[in-house]
Amino acid sequence: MSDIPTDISHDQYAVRLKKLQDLRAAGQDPFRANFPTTHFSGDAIKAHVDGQDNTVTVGVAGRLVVIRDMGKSQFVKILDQQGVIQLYLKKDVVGEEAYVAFKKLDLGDIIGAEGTLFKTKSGEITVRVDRYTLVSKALHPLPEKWHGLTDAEQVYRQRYLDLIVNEESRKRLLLRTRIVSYIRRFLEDRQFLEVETPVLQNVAGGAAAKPFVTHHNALGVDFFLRISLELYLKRMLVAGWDRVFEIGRNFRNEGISRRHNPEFTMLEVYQAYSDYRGMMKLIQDLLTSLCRDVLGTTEVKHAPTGQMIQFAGQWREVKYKDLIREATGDVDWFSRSKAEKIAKAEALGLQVHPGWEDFEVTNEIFSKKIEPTLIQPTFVTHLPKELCPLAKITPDDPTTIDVFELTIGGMEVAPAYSEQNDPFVQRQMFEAQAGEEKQNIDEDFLRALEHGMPPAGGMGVGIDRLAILLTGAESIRDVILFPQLRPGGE
RNA sequence: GGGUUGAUAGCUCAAUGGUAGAGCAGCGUCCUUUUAAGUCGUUGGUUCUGGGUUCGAAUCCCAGUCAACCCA
Repeated sequence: MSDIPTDISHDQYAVRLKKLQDLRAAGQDPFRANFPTTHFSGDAIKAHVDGQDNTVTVGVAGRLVVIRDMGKSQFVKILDQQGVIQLYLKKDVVGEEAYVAFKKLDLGDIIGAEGTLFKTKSGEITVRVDRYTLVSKALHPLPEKWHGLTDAEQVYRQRYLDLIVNEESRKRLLLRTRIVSYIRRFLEDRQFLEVETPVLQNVAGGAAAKPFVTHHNALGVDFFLRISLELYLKRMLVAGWDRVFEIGRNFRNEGISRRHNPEFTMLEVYQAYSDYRGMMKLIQDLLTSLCRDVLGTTEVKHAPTGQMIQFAGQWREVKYKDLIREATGDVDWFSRSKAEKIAKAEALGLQVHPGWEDFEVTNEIFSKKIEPTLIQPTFVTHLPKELCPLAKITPDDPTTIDVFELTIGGMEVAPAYSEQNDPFVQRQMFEAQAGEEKQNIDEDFLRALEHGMPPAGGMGVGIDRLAILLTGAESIRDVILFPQLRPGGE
């Protein structure tokens, strides 16, 4: 170290940079182009034959996350996609030169190794290394091994570090990937076709939300980022693709909270000749088998209350109006005047905005007083028609629509409709909702309906919320790899 | 948008208005089956930023940045 002009021993970046330069000076590439492997860590561990040490040869690669230097031998651990595997290096096996070079490696470096599998005294399957290679040098130190990375801001901004050092994050986000993967398989098995529809749209329809605006230079026009998938998937029903789905990103230019990220993932499913009741069966089958497949159980702990959510068995089904009557203790609630409803809502401790319509006052009671109490999977059916302009009117009650909202863990997880396919009714509903803002009506969609859309059941599933439920996460940020934060920070 | 809390070494955290410390990591030793390995020694600070109060500020006050939580 005498050739270093100043003491850099405290500066971990400088120490690592010096090692990197020394490697280059010695003609070695600290960032190799490839490394052939035979196994991931978990598969290698499974490949060991009990009682037959050093008979199976494996090539593994990963990031150094533990180094235990024993003098003339080293126990280290590397991390890959499947987890961690231990390597054991002996000076007299790898040779003097390679052993000395190994001692210069740092936590965080990515290495590849070849060797044979054996079981240590304490029973850990380990690779006895014959040869190893530094594959990629790491210039920054890893966060602390025991506590990991806990600073929420760094966890989100530098998710890659979180995923390296925090096993819980790794498991949780891997589970999300498995959830999405299972949903695809489930739907494809039932002949649903996955399609991709535009993110850039002239009219951002299918939901009530503020869109993001962007600009196309060559066309010289502004586009909206989609706020839902609905209207394009229904065009596909018109096209004759009878079962379609899309798992895609929606964008809503609204607040950020524990439950809301500006971009979030929705599954939307449409099945021609079905209706909202068909969707009930579909979602129940999907979620029950999803739990079995990715969790291995149909009982999931609801993190905020500690209750066990039961995904197996018949789910509760209850009408919206009955829930409201129960919560208000008023069987004649829906014939009360607006003033009476407001008085009652305020008596329940709710803040009511002066400009609200009747149904908005009622829905405030639903979302604040009822929804949070619906922990077990519950189909809330027959919502007031004002809440969604895209569903069929209930035949025996013109004030409600043939829909359900599936609520689990106090969160709306999946709304589903008997989809409106009457272009005249659809236009009326759009116009009633748009009010003065007629330019927000998707005329192209209405024209598609005029060509004839088969009756259909349609459903949206909030993938992020589902992931929150199934992983026991506290925040949507914990199930999104790179949640949106204000630019800046570090 | 409003309120509350927070930001100290690479990481995790201490420090009553009076010399900024510890563990891990790093650096230098010892150690050929370790499990947060152990052992001896040791380096490392714009206390988020900018003002202010004070003999003296990580600590008190003001403004700002970012984050978390609650509310809208």
